[in-house]
Amino acid sequence: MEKAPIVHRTIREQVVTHLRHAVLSGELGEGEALREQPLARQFGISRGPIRDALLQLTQEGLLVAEQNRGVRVRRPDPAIRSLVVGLRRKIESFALSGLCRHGAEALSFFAENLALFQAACRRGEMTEVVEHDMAFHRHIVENGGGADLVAVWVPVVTHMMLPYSRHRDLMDSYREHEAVVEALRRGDEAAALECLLTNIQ
Amino acid sequence: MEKAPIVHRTIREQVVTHLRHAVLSGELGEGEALREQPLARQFGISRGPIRDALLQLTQEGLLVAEQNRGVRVRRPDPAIRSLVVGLRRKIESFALSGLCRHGAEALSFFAENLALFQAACRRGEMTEVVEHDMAFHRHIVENGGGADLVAVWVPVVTHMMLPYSRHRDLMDSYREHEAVVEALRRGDEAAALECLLTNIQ
DNA sequence: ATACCGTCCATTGTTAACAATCTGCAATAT
DNA sequence: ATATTGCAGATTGTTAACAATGGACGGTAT
Repeated sequence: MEKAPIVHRTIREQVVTHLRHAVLSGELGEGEALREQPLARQFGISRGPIRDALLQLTQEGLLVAEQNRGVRVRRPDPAIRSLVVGLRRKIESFALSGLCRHGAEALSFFAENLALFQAACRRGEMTEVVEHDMAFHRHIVENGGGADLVAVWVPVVTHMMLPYSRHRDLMDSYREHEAVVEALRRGDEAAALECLLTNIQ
Repeated sequence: MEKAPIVHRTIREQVVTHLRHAVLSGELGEGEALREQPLARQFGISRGPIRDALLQLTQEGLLVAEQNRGVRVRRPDPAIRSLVVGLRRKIESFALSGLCRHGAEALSFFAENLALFQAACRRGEMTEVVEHDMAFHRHIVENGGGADLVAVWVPVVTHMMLPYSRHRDLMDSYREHEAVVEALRRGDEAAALECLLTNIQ
């Protein structure tokens, strides 16, 4: 009945998460080109799943594609940042309230996630930091709002996360997550919401 | 210098827009399955571009994919509708304000779009109605907010348009668009915004 | 020297064959 | 009768070859 912990079932998904973390962690800089054949060789697979992954990440807003010219890492438009922050706050606020109503069993996930997040921060592993940071928020949206809400949330959070590396101190973000979970444990929804909004800016 | 009027450069794009209009116009009902091989035969092409198109539409939130089971038309979650309406209003309000500041030459597009919209309404051609309705809003978002804003807007508007056919009277929507353009012609931004918000609900 | 034109090369777009996976049904054992 | 197991068909996932496109480079005419 429980959804299995098998994370990646297809090659495309593996490539997608690998590339997403590579971009968000800053390994690939803004405007950098991603070519299919080299990536295929690098992963030891054919161009098919690579194409699928690049198309998916393009739809997520992480990459931009030009006709017959390949894809590049998107350069986020600073002019819409404050609008996007507002959208993300609305979405995650809605989801958090839903989570409090019918998703109390999520606390065990958060406990494990926080531990992994903290460990990754300490080791300075940006790839993992990004992974656990996004997993935290994704869990709220998915369990509090459902699959449809995730679909509208993804491009929003992607746009915000693009310049992740120069956000601010990593430990700050960890402590903000911790405060959210702490408030949820007490059942204090209002406090949890406040802490979450502090984290989203 | 002007972007060419060649609308579809790749087969994938042609399939994407064809399927999108087919779904939004109600030709394909909620939950209906879309299989690759039959679609490929129907379009007279191979499965490759079909796969690409289905993946793209899945990322847009129009379809849902199950592992090795194909894709189906998404059944939108009514629980998040009011939230999504709010998000779309925020996005298009922002874009409309941007359009008023530096996109006054858009009026010629709107004039042609309104004419096509009205004609499609009169003929009752749902596919075209959907096409021109979306083109109207997309033009606002694209020219007022830019490509990055379009990326976050697409899943939002997709979620709202899914049950398009049972929205309301077609001519109502046309008249609301007309009122927006009328206000823009007068340079009355506040009135245009009010009319636009009336159209988004 | 400069503008134009054609060839070449790198890269993406498309195709068709092959492999892996899932569903439904029927045969079998308990 | 019911549960289980294995086969068959349908469907998606992956691969590799082929086609088409766009940009760079160099030659040629003015």
